[in-house]
Amino acid sequence: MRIVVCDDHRLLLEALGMALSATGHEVVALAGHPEEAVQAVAEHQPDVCLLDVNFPDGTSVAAIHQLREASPDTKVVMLSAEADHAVVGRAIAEGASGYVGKEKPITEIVEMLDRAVRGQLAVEPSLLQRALRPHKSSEDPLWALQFLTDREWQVMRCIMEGQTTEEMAGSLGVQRSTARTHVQNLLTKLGVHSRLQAAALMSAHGSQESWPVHLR
Amino acid sequence: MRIVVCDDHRLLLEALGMALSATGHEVVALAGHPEEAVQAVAEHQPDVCLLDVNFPDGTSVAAIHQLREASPDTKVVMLSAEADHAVVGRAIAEGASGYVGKEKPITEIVEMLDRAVRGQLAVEPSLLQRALRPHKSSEDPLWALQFLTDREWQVMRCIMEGQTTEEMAGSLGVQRSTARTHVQNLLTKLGVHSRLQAAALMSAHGSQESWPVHLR
DNA sequence: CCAGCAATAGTCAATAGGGACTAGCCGCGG
DNA sequence: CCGCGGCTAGTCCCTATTGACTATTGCTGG
Repeated sequence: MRIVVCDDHRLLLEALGMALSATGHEVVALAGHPEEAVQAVAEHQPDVCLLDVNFPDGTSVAAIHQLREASPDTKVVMLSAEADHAVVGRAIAEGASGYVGKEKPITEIVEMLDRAVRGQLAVEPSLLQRALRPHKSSEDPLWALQFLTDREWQVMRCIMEGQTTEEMAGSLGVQRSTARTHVQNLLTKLGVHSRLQAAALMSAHGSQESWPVHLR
Repeated sequence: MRIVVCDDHRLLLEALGMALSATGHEVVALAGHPEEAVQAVAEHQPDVCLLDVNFPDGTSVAAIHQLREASPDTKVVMLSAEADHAVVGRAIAEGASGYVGKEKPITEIVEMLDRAVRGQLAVEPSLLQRALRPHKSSEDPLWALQFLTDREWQVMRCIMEGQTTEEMAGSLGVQRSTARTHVQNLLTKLGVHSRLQAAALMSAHGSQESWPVHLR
């Protein structure tokens, strides 16, 4: 297997390189950032790219697209510190072939990479199950996040910063009544009854991955 | 150097073991949990213990104490994914000898371990500076967190969950007016003007480490 | 070109939240 | 035994927030 590895922790990156080489695979490039990974994948057309999901701003999920564009035959396997089923679903939806936790021994990671290269979905069954469940019950408040408009995401940011309606109006450059309307729509879409609950929702379940890529 | 390494990501743990061995040091034990680390340190009395700060509930910081009890001559170096100066300060205060980021190359990590063993403080100067600054300026809103009472921390939890005054009164088993008073005192102590700001403060700066140990 | 949606702005009524107080009760240290 | 601090509870007054609306503008896909 020819592999490109991408992780922002250099230590882990080097370690993965060593460990994968030790199992008889060819690590063709190490990338410290998704952009580097895209370049490396475009250049080397590897069998698989192991990509850390832990980049800020949801960059990682966005990178999947670019990687698949750069080399359609390269499978993308996400590497994550936590088993976050919301992210799993999103990653798979975006075109990733697998998702493996950092807490797994190296042997299992290799096995997952192997499965991905063979065209199988490399996700733990239990995790996959949880990732698919919410799609059926559209009652999940997080599902609603998808339907927020750009403006509403900006409003969400203001809410998370604890701004009042006035401050929000100021930073968005609109009348307070407009800010109010956006807040109102936001609350309605999320199915909550106060900005505090919206903030709680985001800080509890909303990892960086929940945020749209183009809005920081 | 005789080393014990502790991290909950087995991958990183194994990788660290390999990398440190490759640099000519003796890794006497790998631990997946602070408890294991304490045991291993007690048994092997190593020169240094490399400990991930990323354990939930502030377990890591608490573990420093136990490690130093188990083997007073063993230096403890924290390993972290983020450069969080609040945690640095806390870790050093609890008896750690160093703090190094996972994004550093392995060579630098080894160097830091070496410094720690030689009795020096192994922290990046820039990080150390930021870690020490807040102690002087008591204007830091986070400083105020220290002075919250247990009840107020419970109230804080309710706020973070987006509860209204009524709900809060219900879950605390008191009158709404009492809950109100607690909220009021909380806001005053933190120097903010709304619960939303209090929540923002916590979710922005308040890592798990900010939370008192005995309250989860 | 029209329908639909996002963004803008506004109104009215009702409720929740915040500021500034007072006050009783209880345990703990001096 | 007294005072202090924390937990409890309450009041008055004002502002902020919310719910439920309507309405205009501008862009976009069919």
